[in-house]
Amino acid sequence: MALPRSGPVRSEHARRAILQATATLLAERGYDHLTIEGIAAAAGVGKQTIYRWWSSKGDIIAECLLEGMVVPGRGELPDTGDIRADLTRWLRDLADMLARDEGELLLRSLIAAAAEHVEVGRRLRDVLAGPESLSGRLERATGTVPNLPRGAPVEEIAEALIGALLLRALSRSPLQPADIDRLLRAVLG
Amino acid sequence: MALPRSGPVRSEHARRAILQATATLLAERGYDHLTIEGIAAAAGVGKQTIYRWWSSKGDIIAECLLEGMVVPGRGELPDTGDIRADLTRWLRDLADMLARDEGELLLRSLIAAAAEHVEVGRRLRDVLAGPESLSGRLERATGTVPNLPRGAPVEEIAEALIGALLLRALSRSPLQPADIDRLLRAVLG
Amino acid sequence: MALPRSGPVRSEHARRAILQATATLLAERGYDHLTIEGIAAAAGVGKQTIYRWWSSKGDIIAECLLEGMVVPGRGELPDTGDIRADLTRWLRDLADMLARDEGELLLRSLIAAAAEHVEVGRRLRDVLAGPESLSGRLERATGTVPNLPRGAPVEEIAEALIGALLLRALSRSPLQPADIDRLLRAVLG
Amino acid sequence: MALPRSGPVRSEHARRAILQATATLLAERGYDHLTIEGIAAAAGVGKQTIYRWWSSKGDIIAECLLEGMVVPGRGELPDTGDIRADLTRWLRDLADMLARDEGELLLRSLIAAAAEHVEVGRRLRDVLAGPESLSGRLERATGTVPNLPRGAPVEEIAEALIGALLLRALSRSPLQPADIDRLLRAVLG
DNA sequence: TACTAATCGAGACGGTACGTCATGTCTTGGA
DNA sequence: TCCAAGACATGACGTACCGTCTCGATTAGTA
Repeated sequence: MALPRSGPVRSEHARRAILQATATLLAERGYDHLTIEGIAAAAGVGKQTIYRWWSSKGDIIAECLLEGMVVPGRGELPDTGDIRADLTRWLRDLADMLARDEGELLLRSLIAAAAEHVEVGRRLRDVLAGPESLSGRLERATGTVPNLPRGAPVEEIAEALIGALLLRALSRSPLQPADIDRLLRAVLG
Repeated sequence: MALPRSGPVRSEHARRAILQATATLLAERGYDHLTIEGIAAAAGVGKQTIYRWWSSKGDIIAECLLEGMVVPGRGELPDTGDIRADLTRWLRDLADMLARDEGELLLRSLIAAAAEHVEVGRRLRDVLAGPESLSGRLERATGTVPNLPRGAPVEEIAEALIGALLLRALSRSPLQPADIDRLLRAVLG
Repeated sequence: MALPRSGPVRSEHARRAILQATATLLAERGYDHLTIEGIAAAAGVGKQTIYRWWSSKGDIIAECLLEGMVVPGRGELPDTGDIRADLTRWLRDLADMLARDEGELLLRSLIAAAAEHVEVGRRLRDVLAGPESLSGRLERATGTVPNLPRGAPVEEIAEALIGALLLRALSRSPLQPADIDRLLRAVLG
Repeated sequence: MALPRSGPVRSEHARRAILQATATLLAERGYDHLTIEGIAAAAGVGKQTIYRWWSSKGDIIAECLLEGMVVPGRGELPDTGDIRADLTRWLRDLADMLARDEGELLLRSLIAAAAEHVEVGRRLRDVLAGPESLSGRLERATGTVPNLPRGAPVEEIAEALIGALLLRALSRSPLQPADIDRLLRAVLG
């Protein structure tokens, strides 16, 4: 497998190396220690190659989010028909991930990036609470349980759940299983 | 018997100038453009005077939060007895504030600071959702409405509301009056 | 005429601007008021460009000496065949230069730099008393006058003359014409 | 032994501690690493006590020179009647001292101080080459040897000898015994 | 005897400069 | 035309000292 060096067309190899390095460094060092020079060095790439295609750190992170390179839990929301049980399991898995390794650091890094960069904010919301994820699952569940009738404000329910998660990450109070139960009681009655 | 402490004493004037400059610059320029040198210059103070008493930008911001110098909405949560009406009004006022001036920039700056600095995170949660603010108001309202019985998970309800607000700030989707109604329907039934 | 900007090779334009600024500031402000930041500002250059190529103020001054940018009297030692007359004229010119303008400040600055930096010390001695300057002229004169026979310790004679000059600069007692005559009598009999 | 603490009269204890600390630090760390704060700390003294009585580092060093606290060789110039032998021995002792320990660092520190501070310059010259030291000894020897007749320029001879010594210290070329012989040949014929 | 006034150790203050790190722009030479 | 490499001007970092300024304690001389 040849390693492409340069030429008149954009190097996909360089692009992926940059995104991969960004995702790795973001999880390992945190957003405030993430530097363009560090990304370039880790990716084995010249700085100019980064600036040619992206305009800022946030821009790269936004693309990482699009490619699903930073949030591992994407799309794993189960669908057994029992919406409360599914949400319980999903939130517990998320909480476990945050409690382990660099999970919380990564989430806080994404929040910091979102706070500075528009597109990261939008995509972070979409990935975590958007129609292809949480709010879509909720929409499909409307009408199956008393507390989630047709026409329920699924977008806001999703935002409330994810927002509570973020707030817990910011205040460094990990969600315990009992907290998750109470949280679901709060938004699903 | 008091032990005599020799040497000059800390300048309260310098301390307040630094906190004030930090609060002002944070709202005006945002967290990522907030620099220690900028604070020192705006406060008319030497850098060393800052480093002598605080260890980082986050440390100063945390003290600003303690002193109530950055969050304008503190304590204004009304209490008319009608919890839903009170929350509606309070959230509308907050949303108005965010929509105006540098409100959203300030909130995103606080989120960025919280993402990097432990103490900012804790205090931001306390100021916005804590027992002396939102969750306390909710606790007092338990039992007065069907959807908020005694023993309701008020902490989680508060976190869900505030979390949704933060997520909207991050995704730059200002809360409209209709959104607020739906959000309250989501958490209060 | 194009002004060279930057690139992957060292900028000769920046190098010369730095040396020139150093020589100028050294003569104008003195060694103790010479700062890297001042040099950078006067040369229109970033500090890092200085630190990339030199390790200290002394290092830059040593290079200035190599390029002949600080000691104006270099190589002007006359050679009429009459060594005593030549030395008298040369020393008088030097003394005049020191008495004028910033001459003495410059010499004291070079001494201060030499006292701290090895290479400046060596090069200062070479420029003032070395074989390509004073001691060389003396060597060529051996055998032409009774008091300077072949095998005379020309190196030490040169060092004694220049050393006396430095000591006078340090004690702020400018060499008068009569002093020069006595000094030459001391070392040439 | 009572340690005097404070009162309305100047503390001789503090004065001597400051001079001693200055002399010690000058020999140990060199002039450029000598700081007022370092002196105060080493002397166990407040900064203001230094600034109350001296105006600068050079001022303290000048007083150290007056008190004979830095130049150990003072007054040891022997007088056996044989001026050349006496000078040879004296210069060899000086050269030995410079070669040992921090001797050269101390001399270069004094030169650096002299280059910046008028009074240090004057006193350094007096201590090393002045009438109470070298030039006085030379004056008394006039008429005893053919090469040092009455009326010989003893001041200039002394300056030439000491100047050569300083220049060697600056160029880090220690005087060897053979160098000393040649130097004496240069100035005494 | 008490008071006054100068001095002491200590150290906070507004600053300047340090040497380092990262920014975003530019240029080189190779593919 | 793109790439890796890296020099450039800029600007912020956190540290070390500068010289000035209190602070409370100490103590010699005056009241």
